[in-house]
Amino acid sequence: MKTAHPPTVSAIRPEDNHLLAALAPCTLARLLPRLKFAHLSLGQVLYEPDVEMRQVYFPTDCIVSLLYVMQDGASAEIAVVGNEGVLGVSLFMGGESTPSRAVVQSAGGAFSLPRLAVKEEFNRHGELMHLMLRYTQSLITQMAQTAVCNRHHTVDQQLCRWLLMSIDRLSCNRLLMTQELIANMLGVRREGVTEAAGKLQKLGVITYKRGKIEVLDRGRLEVLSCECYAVVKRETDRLLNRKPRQH
Amino acid sequence: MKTAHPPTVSAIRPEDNHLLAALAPCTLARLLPRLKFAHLSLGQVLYEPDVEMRQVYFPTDCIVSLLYVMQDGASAEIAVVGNEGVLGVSLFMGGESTPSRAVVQSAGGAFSLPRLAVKEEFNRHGELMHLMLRYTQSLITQMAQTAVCNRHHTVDQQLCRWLLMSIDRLSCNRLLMTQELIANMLGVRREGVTEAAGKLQKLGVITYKRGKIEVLDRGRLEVLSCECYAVVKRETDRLLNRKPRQH
DNA sequence: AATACCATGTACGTTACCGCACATAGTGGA
DNA sequence: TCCACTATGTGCGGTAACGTACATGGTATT
Repeated sequence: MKTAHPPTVSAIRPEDNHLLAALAPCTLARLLPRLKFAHLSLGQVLYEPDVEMRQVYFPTDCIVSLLYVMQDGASAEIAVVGNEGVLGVSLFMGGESTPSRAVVQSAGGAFSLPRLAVKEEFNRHGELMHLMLRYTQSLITQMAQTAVCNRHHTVDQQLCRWLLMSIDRLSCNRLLMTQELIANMLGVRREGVTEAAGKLQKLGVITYKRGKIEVLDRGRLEVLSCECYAVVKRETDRLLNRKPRQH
Repeated sequence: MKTAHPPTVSAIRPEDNHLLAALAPCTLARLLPRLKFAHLSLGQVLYEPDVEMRQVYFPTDCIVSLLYVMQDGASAEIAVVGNEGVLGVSLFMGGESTPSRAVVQSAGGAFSLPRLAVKEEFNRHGELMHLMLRYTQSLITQMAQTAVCNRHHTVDQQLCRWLLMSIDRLSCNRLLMTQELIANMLGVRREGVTEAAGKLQKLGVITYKRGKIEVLDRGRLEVLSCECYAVVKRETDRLLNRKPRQH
C-alpha cells in the first residue's frame, strides 16, 4: 500500500475554524468537551445522500465538496466548505439529511460535534444559532451562484472560480488535485479541464504537474474568473462580518 | 392602457398557503392581525438585490421567481416559490437581503407579514421557527438541484421541469406565460424555448397560443423531464411532511 | 377596417463542449 | 532497472445551444 502522507498537523485548534473562532469563550467552552478532532482523508465521504447525519464537522484545514451524483453517474458540485464554515447544516435546519453527498476534496483536519450536542446548543437560541443561520445563508448564496455559473459561464471561467475558492480555504497556494477530480467537481470532461488548465499555465497564472497545482498569480485568476466568485465572496464576508470593507 | 385583468380572487385565505395552514391555530391567531393580503401582479419585483427586505410573503396563488441578473443583463432562475413556501427567508436567517431579485412570474395573491412581526414570532423559537427552517432546507434542495440541472440537462428537459414546478403551484393546468419570459427564467434563448415547446406541442403534451400554455398530459411531462423534478418534489414532501409516502 | 405591436416560427453559420480514441510522460513498487 | 499505472496531452467528428436575421400570424388600439 502507498504510504499515507503523514497527516500534516497544521491546523488542530478549534479556533482554526472561523465559525468556532467567532463564538464567545463561554459558548466555545461548552462545546469543547464534545468537539473531537479528526483527520479527514482525500475522497472520504462524510455524508451519503438521504442518510441521517450523525454529526456536524467544522473544518480547520480540509476542504469538503457537496456533490450531487446523478442516476447515470454524472456529478456536479453544489458548494464547497472549508474552514470558513460547517458541514451538516441539515441537522439544525431540521431535515437530518440531504439528497447530496459530502466528499473530502482536500485532506486535512476538522472538529466533529455529535448531533445531540449540536441540537442542544442550537436550542439555546443564542449566538451559535444565529451564527449557524447566517452561515447557512452564505451557503445558499454559494449554491445560487453555482446555478447561475453553470448556466452561463465557460469551463475556463469556472475553473478559475474553483481554484480561487479552493486556495481561499487553504493557507497556501498549492493544492493536491488531479484534473480528473476537478472535472468531477465541475461536472465536465477531464479533457476540458486539461485544456483550460493548459491555457492558465501558458499564461503563467498557475503551474501544475501530476496532481500538484500551484497558483502563481492570484490577481489574474480573479480577472479571468467570472463575477460569481466575487459575488459569493462579498456576500459571505458581509454575512459573517469579516471586515465589512475589505479594501 | 390595457385593461388589467380583474384580480382573480380565488385564494384569499391564509390557509391557502401551505406553511400558514400547517401552523397551530393559536400560532396563526397571533399572526393574523398583522397578515396583510395583497394582489401581486405579473412582473412585480418583491425584492431587489442587496436591498433590505421589509416583509416576508406567503403566496396563496401567485408564483414568484428568485432570479439572478448578471452584469451583462443575462439572467437565471435560482428557485421558484408558490403557495408551498415563503419569500424572504433572509429575514430570519439573519442576512436581511440577498444578491438575487424576486419577481412575480404568475400574478395572484399573497399575505405579507412585516419584518418585525416575523422576527418576533421566529424568536419565540416555536413551531413557526421550525417550519421556516425546514422550508428553507427544501429551498436549498431546489437551488442545489437547479445547479445540477443547469450543468447536465437539455433545454427540453428543463422546460418540462419548469412547467411541472409551475402547475404544481397553481390550481389548474394553464399558465399565462410567454416563451420570452420562460427563456428569461431558464437563462436560454427565446428561440430555444420555441423549439422545445414546439416539440412538446407536437407530442400532444401541451398546447399554447400567444402566452397561454396548457398542460394536457402531466404524466408524459414527468417522463420527459429530468430526474431533478422528482428529487426536489420528494425532498420537499419529506421535509414538510406532506404524506411521507405518496403512493 | 387599418395599423402597430407582440408572440411565435424558421433558417443558418458559429461556438463550446462532448465522446471517443490514442499518445506521451511522470511515478511508485517489484 | 524495469514495469505497471496514473496523469496529462491531443486530435476528430458530433451535437446542443448561441447570435442573428427575418418571416408569419395573432391581438389590441385607433
